Amino acid sequence: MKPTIKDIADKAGVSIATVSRVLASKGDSYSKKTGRKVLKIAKEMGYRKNNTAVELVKKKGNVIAVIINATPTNFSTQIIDGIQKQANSLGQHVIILYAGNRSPELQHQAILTALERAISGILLVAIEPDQEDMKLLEGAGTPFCFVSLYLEQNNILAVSSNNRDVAYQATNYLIGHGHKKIGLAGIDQYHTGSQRIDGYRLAMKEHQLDVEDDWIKLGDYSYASGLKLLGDFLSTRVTGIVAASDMVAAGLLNAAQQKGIQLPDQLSIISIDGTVICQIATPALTSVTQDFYTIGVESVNKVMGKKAPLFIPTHITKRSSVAEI
Amino acid sequence: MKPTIKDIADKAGVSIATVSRVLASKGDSYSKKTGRKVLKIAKEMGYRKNNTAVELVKKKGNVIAVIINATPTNFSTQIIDGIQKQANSLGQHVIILYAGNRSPELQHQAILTALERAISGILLVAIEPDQEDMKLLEGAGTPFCFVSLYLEQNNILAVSSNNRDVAYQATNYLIGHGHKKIGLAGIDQYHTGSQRIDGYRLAMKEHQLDVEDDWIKLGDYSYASGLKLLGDFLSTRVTGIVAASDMVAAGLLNAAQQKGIQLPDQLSIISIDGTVICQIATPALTSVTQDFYTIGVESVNKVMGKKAPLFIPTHITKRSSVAEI
DNA sequence: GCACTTTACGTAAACGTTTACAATGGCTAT
DNA sequence: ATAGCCATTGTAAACGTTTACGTAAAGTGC
Repeated sequence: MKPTIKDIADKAGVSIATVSRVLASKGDSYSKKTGRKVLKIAKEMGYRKNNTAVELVKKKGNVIAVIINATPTNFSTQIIDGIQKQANSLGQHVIILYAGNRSPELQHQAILTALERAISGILLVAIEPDQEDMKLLEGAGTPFCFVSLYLEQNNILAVSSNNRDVAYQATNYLIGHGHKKIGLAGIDQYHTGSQRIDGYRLAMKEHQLDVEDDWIKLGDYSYASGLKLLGDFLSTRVTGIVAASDMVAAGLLNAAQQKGIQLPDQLSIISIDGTVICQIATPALTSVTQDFYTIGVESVNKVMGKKAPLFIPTHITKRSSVAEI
Repeated sequence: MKPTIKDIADKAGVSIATVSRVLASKGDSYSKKTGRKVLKIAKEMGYRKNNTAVELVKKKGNVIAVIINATPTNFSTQIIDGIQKQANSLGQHVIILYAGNRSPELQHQAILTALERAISGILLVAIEPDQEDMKLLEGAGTPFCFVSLYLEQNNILAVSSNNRDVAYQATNYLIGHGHKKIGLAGIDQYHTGSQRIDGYRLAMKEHQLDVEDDWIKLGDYSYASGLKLLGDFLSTRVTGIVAASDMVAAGLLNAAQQKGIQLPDQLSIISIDGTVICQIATPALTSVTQDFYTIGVESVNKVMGKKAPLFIPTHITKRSSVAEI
């Protein structure tokens, strides 16, 4: 049996209250002598705090729950890195609940699991909530914050890149390189996707460029998506494509090369994300680069009630996948 | 205030024991009528079980803790996918504790966090334990299992690919294509690394090929590692390299291309892992492909006390990065 | 040496469940 | 009618902590 504070108390000849005080380092509420004795015995017995009991009585954990989708892109690592660092410096632990592959059911499950324990906040990374999820979250009284995704409601916490702006920047970059027929590939049909469509359309409109319906192709941000979508663009005569993620861009690129299309001369691609994938691909992918680490850091701040921005700035990283026309 | 079973009991005019029995669906220990009434009221009040309390009394959670390193390779997603699926089917939840970037301190922290709550098992994904970690784990009485890494002690649970065999296969593949001067790039200096060195040396020895010391280069499985290591190989005249991970392979490959070295004609690379990175790279990387999903599934089985193999089979996926000499 | 404050510690309640055991009442078999 | 049994429900202890409150002893100022 694992030792409890009661065991320590018995051995030390003090009450459990004193042991508790010592172990919680409650400043000056016990004598140095008692402190030393208790600490020594605790160590001898290999005592380890039972956090379950602590949480039960405190009704507040020191744990931030992060719910992530297994998005087929690889930026989550950076976000979690930021979350972890900042959580640590605020004395919080991090647990990650995995919501499967955009499965609404597993997603719901994950939120329930989070709510079923004493938690200081919930971070939803790239999670599109459905009606039921929202009801659950709002009814629970636990702070929650969307990460790398935002709804258009300002009473709901979120930290993300500005999707409208990201797509606007990407599209403008292509326009600046002389492209007039520009596609948008791989976005989803929910918030992020439609925000990016807005930015894309805005850039096109500002330059009096028409947008044809089949220049916008939905997908799921995955490599497979990109691979598939290139074929769909063949008939459209676009000269440049804004890819919804590095993975989509890589898919487009490789499919193009298989078809003998020269990159970037016959087709330019600009990617959104800017992870290491951009360097691995050949030619290296020019990207709108998101600062995922900072997104992670600020999301912790926000969910813990500190001041934090909604939008984290992005920038364009020039590589070799966009040609001047 | 969140409603508790006591609130439900009051409203329903029954005792908390009955409510508990109904909510836990304890078969036939209550009447259908009471069951319906309690369930209805619970729903009305938006009751949600407090798992903290449950765990405290049961002293056993239904949670598997997964500790992962932010390995700069991307296979963890697949492992976790497998873990998640199998855990689900065994009625277990999964929480993931992030051990930072091979930081011994954070790693220790993560193990402590896991042990501080009632948990059914600990899965350590690609974690190299140090002395202290092992003492902690062994002393805790909680089952634990290494995943995608194994020590050479058969009383310690693990599920992994056979590293010796993986390196042996990879090396043999290059030898089979006529290579005689073969490097090994990016392995670590711990268990996995030395197991792979063994396999590599064995294959070379079986074909009466000498191994020069500077054909083996240590690294950390990252893209940056690969990028850097290519330079170190320049003076060695190896014609083929076994890369310790897809990321290392991608780094080697891109560095080579920057130096104007033709792949695969002037340099062949075979990668270990076989994730999507192999397809993204150009030329596509031939790999020893690991079955990460199954590794995840079986690690859950093992840590839950079911029968499960130590080694999960691998296979070679032929792509375009190895040339015949 | 008195009143008062401070220090150090103990007592016991509380957190929200589960569950062993007891109690009740109705039913069955004789 | 009686004993016995079963189904259903209640009572209360237990899980391992924290903490409000109380109290005894020691210290302080006069």
